[in-house]
Order: sequence, then structure tokens, then C-alpha cells
Amino acid sequence: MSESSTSNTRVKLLDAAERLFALNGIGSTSLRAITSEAGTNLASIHYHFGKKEALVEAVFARRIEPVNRDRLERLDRVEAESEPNLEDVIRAFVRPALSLLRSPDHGGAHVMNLMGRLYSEPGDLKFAILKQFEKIALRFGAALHRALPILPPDELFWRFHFMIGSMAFTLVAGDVIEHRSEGRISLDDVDANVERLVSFIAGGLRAPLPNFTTSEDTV
Amino acid sequence: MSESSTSNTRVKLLDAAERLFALNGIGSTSLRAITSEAGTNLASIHYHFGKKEALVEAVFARRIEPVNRDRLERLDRVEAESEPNLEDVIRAFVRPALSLLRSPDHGGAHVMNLMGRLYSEPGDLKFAILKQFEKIALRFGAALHRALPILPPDELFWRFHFMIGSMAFTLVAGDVIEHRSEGRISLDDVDANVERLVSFIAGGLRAPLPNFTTSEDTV
DNA sequence: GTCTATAAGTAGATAGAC
DNA sequence: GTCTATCTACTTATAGAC
Repeated sequence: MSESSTSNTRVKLLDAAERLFALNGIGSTSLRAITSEAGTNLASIHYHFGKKEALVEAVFARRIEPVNRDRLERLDRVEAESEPNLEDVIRAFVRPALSLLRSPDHGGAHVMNLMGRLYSEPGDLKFAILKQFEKIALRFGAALHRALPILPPDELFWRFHFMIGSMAFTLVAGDVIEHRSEGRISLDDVDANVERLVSFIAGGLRAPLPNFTTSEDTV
Repeated sequence: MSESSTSNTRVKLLDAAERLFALNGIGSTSLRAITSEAGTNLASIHYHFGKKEALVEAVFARRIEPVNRDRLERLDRVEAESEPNLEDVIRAFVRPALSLLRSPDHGGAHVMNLMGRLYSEPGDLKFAILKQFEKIALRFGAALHRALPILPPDELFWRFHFMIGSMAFTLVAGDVIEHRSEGRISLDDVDANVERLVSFIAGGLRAPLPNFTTSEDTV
């Protein structure tokens, strides 16, 4: 990357956009609101990013890239052992995302929210950004298959998405969870929450298959 | 409800808004786009709903209310038996939402998408709408506790949200799932997908608790 | 209840000074 | 690289005819 000039303004714009996108949604956030928050002017966005869409992609890319690199590094380490454990594979996938919460240099909650929100963004944007996850999906899909060889590929495919869902929801709905618990529960203890998620997901992945004969009238 | 005049226009507006909200997001959908899609005029929205925010709430309420009523009815039936089965409780929760996909009178996919998207909407709107889920959360929380009495309440609380996550993700990311599977997988078979989700969630809820001593250096 | 017309404000994007 | 000023189009909302 040609980061000779990290252009303080560029970073300030990304920070402001990230915060406002997570808070109010992308469509509801105007460029003017972003420049106002960043303490710059309207033209700076067009100078650095060209148009709003490019700014949006840059906001996501800045967070996704290091998280996915971390995931792959952890998976490499897990697979260096001869017999990879299911929990270890899941942990390598889940922890880098949940860790964003306590990353010291950034706001925290809004980053998680933004990551989780990704999946519910409009079509074109979503698929453009999800391309950055293709390698991750392949590597982790293969690792899960090796850890759970009995599971038919199509069923593993479904469960892989259920797994993503429980993680993404934790990212996006952290405030709902804290709100509903009336103070009893906090998102601060990342270690504990990662382990909670890992156990749940491992149990779900290992669950016996349904027989697919149960239908409406059984309920 | 004073549904003496179901006001065809009102319904057309709700249908159009629902479709566009799911497709492009709420913030990015203008009232003009909605009236254009509905074949009405701009003033009709203000006549029927007053302002955009009220329209948004009406769009959600129209879908949430019957789904949650269905959930409670199913739970009543499940609890009528002496010893409620965990899978039955989960199914009562999950099926009414997934069933929207094949509801004959409406578009389908965009309704699911909208329901799943709810959790990633901005603060005020989200909490206003999530109030409609309070009764559901209490009833199902209690039912899950009775089916899994060994699980400490705080851990059940977490796992209940992981459960919501895997369901909400299936609702919101249906197109991602179909896209990634390259045609091998379809969302049409609601019965099979409900059973897939129920097995996964049941496995997750029944999983052994983590010991919470595993930390960063273990990975 | 439904419409047109219009007010009053805000959107993204650009030109050009410094 | 950063700024002000401005263009054009679109936004929500309202007033008033029918």
C-alpha cells in the first residue's frame, strides 16, 4: 500500500463515517454529517474517495482485512497440529471479530455493529464486500469438514451459516443484549463471550441430523 | 382494530414500503420511491401515516404481530403436554418466522429480510419495535428454562440470543446463502430448513458449558 | 380520501481559489 | 490537499382544490 502519506484527514473521515454508519445506518448518513463529525469539509470526501459508495467500501475494507488476516493466521496455527479440534477451528473464526470490542485504538461497539450489519446491507454493496470473505469461507469450510467428517457437505454448508448468524448477531445486537439483561450482563469480558459462543456453535455443529419427516402437523 | 375501511391505498403503501425497505434499506428509501411503486402520490403517505417514522413502524408491526401470535399459540399447544420437549419449543419459535417465506399473499423473501434486518436498525427505532417482543422473550425464556433446567439463567440468556442470531441471519441472508451455494441449495423447502435450524439450535443449547479458563494463549 | 402544487430544506457532486 | 461557493436534483412535509 502506498501509505507514504497516511493523510490524517482520510483517517478522520473513515473514523467519522464508521461511527455514523453504525449509529444511523449507511443510507441515513449524509456526507455532510460525516465531514461535520470529522471536522473537515464536503469536498474532502470527494477528493479522497471520489464518491460515497467508494467511501462505504473503504470503511468496511479497513476493518475486514485485518480481521480476516487474523482468522487465517489462527487457523494456520490450529492446523499445524495433526488433529485439529472443532472448538479450536471455531475459536479461530469467532475471536478476531469479537476482539474488535476491546481494541484500544477505536470506539469499539460501533465497529462490531458495522461488521454485523454488513449482511443486511442492500444487494450490490453486500456482494461486493462479501467477496472479501471468499477465501475465509473456503479455508474454514474445509477445516470444519475435516473436524466433522461425518456431516454431509450440504448440511455443513447450512450449519456454517447458522454459525455465522449467531456470531453476527452478537456483533450487531450487543446493545439489545445488554439492554434486555438489565445490567446483569456485559459485553466487556471478551474471553468469556468467545467461549460461550464457541460452546454453543460446537454443540450446534455436532448435533444429530434431523430426519426431515417432521412437518407442520407434528407441531 | 377499526378496520372498517381497510383502505386499499394504505395496504398498497405498506406493501411498497416493505419491499423497498428490504431491498434498499430504510434510510435509503424515499417516500417518493414508495408512492411511485404503490401507484399513489406523495400526500397519501402523510394522510395515512403522518410521517415517515410512523410508516416504518407500521410496516414492521403488520408483520411482527401475526408472527408473534403464531409463536404463542404454538407454544401454548406445546406446553399443553406435561413434559415439553426442547425441540418443540424451538420449533414453535422458529417456524412462524421462516414460514413467511412461502406465505401465498406476499412477496416472501423481502418480508424475511426485513424481519432479520430489524436488529441492525438505528437505536430508537429498534428499541421501539423490540418492545413488541418482550412477551415472547419472557414466555420462551421460561419454556426453555423448563426444558433445560440444568443451564444457569445467565448462560441460557446468552444462548437464547445466539439462537435468535442463527434464525435472524437465515432470514436476512437468504440471498447470500443461495448465492454462495451456487444453486445447490434453495430456501423453498421451509419444512427442511426449519428442522435444520431446530437441530442446530438444540445442539447449541444443550452443549456443555465452557470452563471459562481458556484464554488468548490457548489459541 | 385522493390529488396537484409548492414550500423549505438537504442530498451528492463539482469548479476553482489558495 | 484543503477550502468556499455553488449547481442541480431530490428530500420531507404541508396547503388547499376537488
